[in-house]
Amino acid sequence: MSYIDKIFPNPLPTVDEIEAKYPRRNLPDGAKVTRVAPSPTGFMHIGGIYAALINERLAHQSGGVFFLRIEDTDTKREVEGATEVICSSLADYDLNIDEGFDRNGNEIGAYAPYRQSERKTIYQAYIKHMLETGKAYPCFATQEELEALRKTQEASGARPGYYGRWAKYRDYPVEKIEEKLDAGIPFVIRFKSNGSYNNKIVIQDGLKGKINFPENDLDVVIMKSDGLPTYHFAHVVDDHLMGTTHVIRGDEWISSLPLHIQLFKEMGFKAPKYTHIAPIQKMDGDSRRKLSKRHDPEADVRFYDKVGYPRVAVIEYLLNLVNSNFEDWKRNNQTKSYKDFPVSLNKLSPSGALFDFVKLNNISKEIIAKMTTEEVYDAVYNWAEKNDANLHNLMTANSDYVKAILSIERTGAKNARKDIAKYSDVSAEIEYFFDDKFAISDEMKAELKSVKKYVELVDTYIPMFNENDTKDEWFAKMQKLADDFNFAKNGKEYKANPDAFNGDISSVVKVFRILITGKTQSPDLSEIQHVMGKERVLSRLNTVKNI
RNA sequence: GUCCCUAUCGUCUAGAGGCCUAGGACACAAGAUUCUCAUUCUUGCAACAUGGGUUCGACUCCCAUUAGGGAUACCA
Repeated sequence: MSYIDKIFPNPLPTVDEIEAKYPRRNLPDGAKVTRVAPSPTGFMHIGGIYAALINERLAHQSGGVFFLRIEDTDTKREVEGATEVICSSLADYDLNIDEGFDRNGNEIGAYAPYRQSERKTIYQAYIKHMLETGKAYPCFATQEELEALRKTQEASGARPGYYGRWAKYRDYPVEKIEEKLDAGIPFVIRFKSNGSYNNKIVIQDGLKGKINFPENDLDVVIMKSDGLPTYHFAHVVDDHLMGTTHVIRGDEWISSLPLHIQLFKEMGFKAPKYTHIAPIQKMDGDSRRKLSKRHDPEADVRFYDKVGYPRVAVIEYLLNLVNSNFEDWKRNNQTKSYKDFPVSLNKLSPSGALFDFVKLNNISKEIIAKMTTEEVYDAVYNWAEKNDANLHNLMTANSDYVKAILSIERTGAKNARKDIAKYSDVSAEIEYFFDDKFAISDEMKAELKSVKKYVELVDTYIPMFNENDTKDEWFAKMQKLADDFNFAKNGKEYKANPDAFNGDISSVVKVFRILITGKTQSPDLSEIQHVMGKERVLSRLNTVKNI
């Protein structure tokens, strides 16, 4: 019984059997196979959506395949329910996977399993093969030994790491290996690198171009003592078997490239094309840093849902970071879906972008302004159902009224208002239409009283009020009122001769605006009166006596 | 320490040696529009990190410096 059989006492499939089970994909020329491969360690990071978006677009616009693989080889870091969150987040953002797990976590696709923890025998079969071909070996070094090794290396000025002459178990005699194995001493399997640190290699990256590296000479761990592979090994085996043509991932992986390329080569696999993208960052004091899972609520994609950004706004914002010509394209293709925009890898910026909420708001306002009343209503309703019980109840009980409110300066308007960036803004925009929420603050009362003759203005208007007035008819009445009570027609006239007037027309309108809305700023007052109806408007106007 | 990546307006960026008097978008400021706000329109503000090369010519190519970021794990 060889030491290899002691390492893997249970029968494993052969490498050939596995290769036969996962045949090469038969795809048209130019079709890209891409993937998103998150670890289930918590929520879905906005950077994960960003990477997924690039991968998804590239695959689908080329007629290829986009799949999801769950990288759960680190059992210690796994968080329960994280896979479900990943699947539903991808589905929510319309990043449709062809293989992997659907919204409900059902596995789909011919290259299953797509969860690395379930691929253990596959990895082990390849590890076994590597042991047999002398490209890997067991290593019995303990954490303490490794720590000590690093210290000696640092003290002597040597490059730290497990390589070359420092690799104690690299050429360990078979008898001794068997001895340790028999004694039940824990071990890992290391890759036996044939690289030399003095050799320079050049690797082509889809974004950064040619990158020079020293060749990898580290004997990295490919199988941990728990029998599961490390990222490096799993990546190579999986992306080979699953036929990935393009790996687009975060640039924290750049420094592992020499290793990955070497592994592909040593295992006789064709390496995919690599592109390393910069992370989304935020300002922290006066330096930038990557959006952090622990410190930044906006790192979690669910944050955007909670606040009520339309998902397509988030996607379009991200797309804008992916290819900055997206916004020009969008302006010229207003009716098209973002999915018609050709994403190109070489237009990606090599440096990381700061997440800009102001820009997101702008994009979101633009999108919401283009929606019909019915669409806004439904979107807000669905949002409120999960995130704002009060608003949800209000909408349920008064759906027609709320629709009428939402259609102000929207239905039939040349340019719809852009004052809603997120659904959580809506509550404040519609509250004053409801009598139980409506109030005139002391501040507003003072503002109202500052207008001369305010009581007379209101008293004169009340008998003239007609709920069917058009905007022009209503405004003509305001002008008449201004005229009758000696208010200037416009600001200019008033400013030219302030002592001659009681104020200008804006003060006249302000009186009514405050009485009707409780605010000095609101959408078009004539439309508001239409929506509120005669009874409500008159009852509010009549409160002028109590101010 | 070593290796690698990055560097244009406040932000996202365009820029492939002469199209650059450095363009666009967001933001900001001013003005215009039948009232306020939101729109819309017009105008404005504002950048090639520094120092060396190469070249007739450099934002663009090369080198150094500086500053950010990443890697250096039985984490991904």
